[in-house]
Amino acid sequence: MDPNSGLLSPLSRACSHLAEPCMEGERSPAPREQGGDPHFPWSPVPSSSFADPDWFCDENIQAKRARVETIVQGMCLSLNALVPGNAQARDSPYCPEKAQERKRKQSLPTQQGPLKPGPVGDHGSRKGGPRVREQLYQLKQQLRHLQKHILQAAEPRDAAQDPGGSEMDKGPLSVKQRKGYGSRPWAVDSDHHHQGSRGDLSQKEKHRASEVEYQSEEPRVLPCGAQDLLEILRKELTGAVSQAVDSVLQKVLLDPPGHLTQLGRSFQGLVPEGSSEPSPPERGICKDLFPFATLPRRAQPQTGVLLRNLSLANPLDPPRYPVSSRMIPRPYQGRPANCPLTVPSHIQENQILSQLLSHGPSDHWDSSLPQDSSSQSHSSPESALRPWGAVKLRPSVLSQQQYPLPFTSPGLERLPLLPSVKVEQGGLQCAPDVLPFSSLHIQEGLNPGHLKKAKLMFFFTRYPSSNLLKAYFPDVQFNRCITSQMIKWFSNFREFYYIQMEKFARQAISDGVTNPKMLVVLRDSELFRALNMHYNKGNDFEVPDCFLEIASLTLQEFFRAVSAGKDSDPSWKKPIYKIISKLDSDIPEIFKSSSYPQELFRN
DNA sequence: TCTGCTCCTG
DNA sequence: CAGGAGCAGA
Repeated sequence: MDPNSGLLSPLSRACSHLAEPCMEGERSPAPREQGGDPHFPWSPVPSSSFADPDWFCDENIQAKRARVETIVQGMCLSLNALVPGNAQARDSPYCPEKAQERKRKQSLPTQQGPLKPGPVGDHGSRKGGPRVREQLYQLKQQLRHLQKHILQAAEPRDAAQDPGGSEMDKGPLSVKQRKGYGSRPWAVDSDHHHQGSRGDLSQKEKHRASEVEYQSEEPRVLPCGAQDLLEILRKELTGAVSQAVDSVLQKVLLDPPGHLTQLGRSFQGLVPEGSSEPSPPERGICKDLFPFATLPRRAQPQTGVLLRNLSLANPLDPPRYPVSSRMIPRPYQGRPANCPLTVPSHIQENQILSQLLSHGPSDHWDSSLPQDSSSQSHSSPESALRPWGAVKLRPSVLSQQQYPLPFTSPGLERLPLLPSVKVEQGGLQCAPDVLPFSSLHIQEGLNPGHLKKAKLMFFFTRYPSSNLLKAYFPDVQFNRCITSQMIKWFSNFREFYYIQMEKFARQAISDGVTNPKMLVVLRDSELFRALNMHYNKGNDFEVPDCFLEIASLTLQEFFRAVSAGKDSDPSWKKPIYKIISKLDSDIPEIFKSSSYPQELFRN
C-alpha cells in the first residue's frame, strides 16, 4: 500500500474508492486528465457560467449536449435505483447476501419487536437535514436550468448527430469490460499487482470515474475540436457539481469542529504503512502425499499488500498452532473489473446519504432495537444534534451499509466520505425528493459483514465460546438471540467443514490411500479449495497455515475412523469433534476491531 | 433450566 | 444459513 494513501484527504480517498472498482488496470486515458486545466482558452468562465447560452454557440454543440444529457440522465438513473420500491436495486445479484440477510433479520422480531423505539435518532437528531436539502434543491434547480439551456442551444444541430461507433469505444471502458470476474483464477493472483501511488487519486480518480461513465455512452464520432470541447465541458461540469456538493456537505459534516481531524487520525491508524512482510518459510512438506492434497504448492502469493501494524493490531499471541499473521487484503485491482460490488456499494452509499439528507427518520429507525437505553453511545444529547447522529448510534447499521465499502474505524469516521460519494453518483437530481429511508432495514443485529468476519475467524477457531465472540464482535449488541445466532453460524461452519472432511477422507480411501499421513491439505488441494470457497469466498484473506494443519489433521482423523470402520457407530464422529475442538488457535487481535475485516473488502 | 451441540430439513 | 428436535452437561 502506498504510504501516501494514509495522507490522502478523506474526500480524495472516497473518490478513489469509488473509482477503483471499475477502473481495474486502467490509467487515465490521456495526460489531459491530470489537471484541472484552467488554462484552456475555451474555458473563459468558471463553471458557474455554464448556464450562459452564448457559451454554447459552437459548431460542436451537439457533443456537449450529449454529454450533459448523459450526465443528467445518469444522475437520475443512479438515484432511481435507490427508490424504495426498486427491489432490483436492493436485491441485486451483485449482493446476494443482502437479501438473505434482510430475510434473516426479519426473523428476529420476537426479540427485537417488543422494544419500543427510543428517543434516539428521532427528528431532533437530524437538525442539519432541511438546510442541506434546501441547498441541494437549489443545486438541483441549477442543474435543470443548465440542462434546459444546453438543450435549447443544441437542438438545431441535434439531427446531425452521428450515431455510429468510434474509437471512443476502444477507450478504458473496453478494458474494464474485458476483464471479467470469472476469468480471475481462484487463488491469489500474482498479476494483481498493487497499484503504485494513490497519492494523486483525488481529483483524477473522481474524474476518471466520470470519464468511464461518459465513455460508456459515447458511441459518437466527434471532430477533433469537439473532443477538446468535450473534455472542457466534462471537467467544468464535473468540477462545478463536485465543488457545489462538496461545499454543501462539508459544511454540514464539519459542523462539529474537529470531526475531520478525528477522521484524519483514524486514517493514519488504519492505513497500512509501506513495509511488506515476507512470507514465512514454508514448512517441510512430505513429498509423497496423496494426490489431491499434494499438488505442487503454489508459491506463496505475496503480491498483495499485507495488513500489518495497524494501530489496533497487537503482536499476535503465539497460538498452539502456527498462526500466520499474513492477512492479505486484495490489492485494489483484485476486485474484478466488472466490479460486482460496485453497484450495490453505490446504492448503499447513496442510501446513507439519503439518511443524512432526509427529514427525520421514520419509525424504522428504532422499531427493532434490542439494546437497552443504557448502552454506550446511544441517545447522547450530542448525537441528537448532529445530522448523522442517528447513524452514529448504529455502528452495525453502517457496517451493514458499507459492507463493500472501505476501511472503517468504528462507525462515524466513514461518513465524510459521503460528499464525494455523492458527487460520483451525480446523485443530486432526486436525492432530496426520494428518500429510501424505509428501505434501509435498520436493525441492530448481525449483518453480512459480521458473517464474513465469523467465517474468517473460523480459520482460527472452530469452537468459539460466546465470550470469545463477544470479545471479537465489539460492535454487536449481544443478547441471547444474537449470541445463539452466531453460535449457530459456527455450528453451520463446522457442519460444512466436517462434511467436506468426511467426503475427502472417504474419497482417499476409495482411491486406495492407506497411510493417513499422506493426507495433507495444501493450498492447492481440492479440499482446501472447497473450504476456502466457503469461508473466504472472495479470497480476500490468506488462510493461515494453522488452519491447514487442522484441516490435515481432521482429514486424517476421518480417514482413520472410516478406515477402521468406526463409521458404523452412530456417534463415531464425536471423538473427532472432541479432538478438533481442542485445536482452536488464537485469533489475531485485529479481528477485535469492529471495522475488521472491512479493510479486506476494500474494492 | 439453561446453554450449546449435532443432526436434519427446507 | 436458519429453524427445530433431541441430547448432554453444568
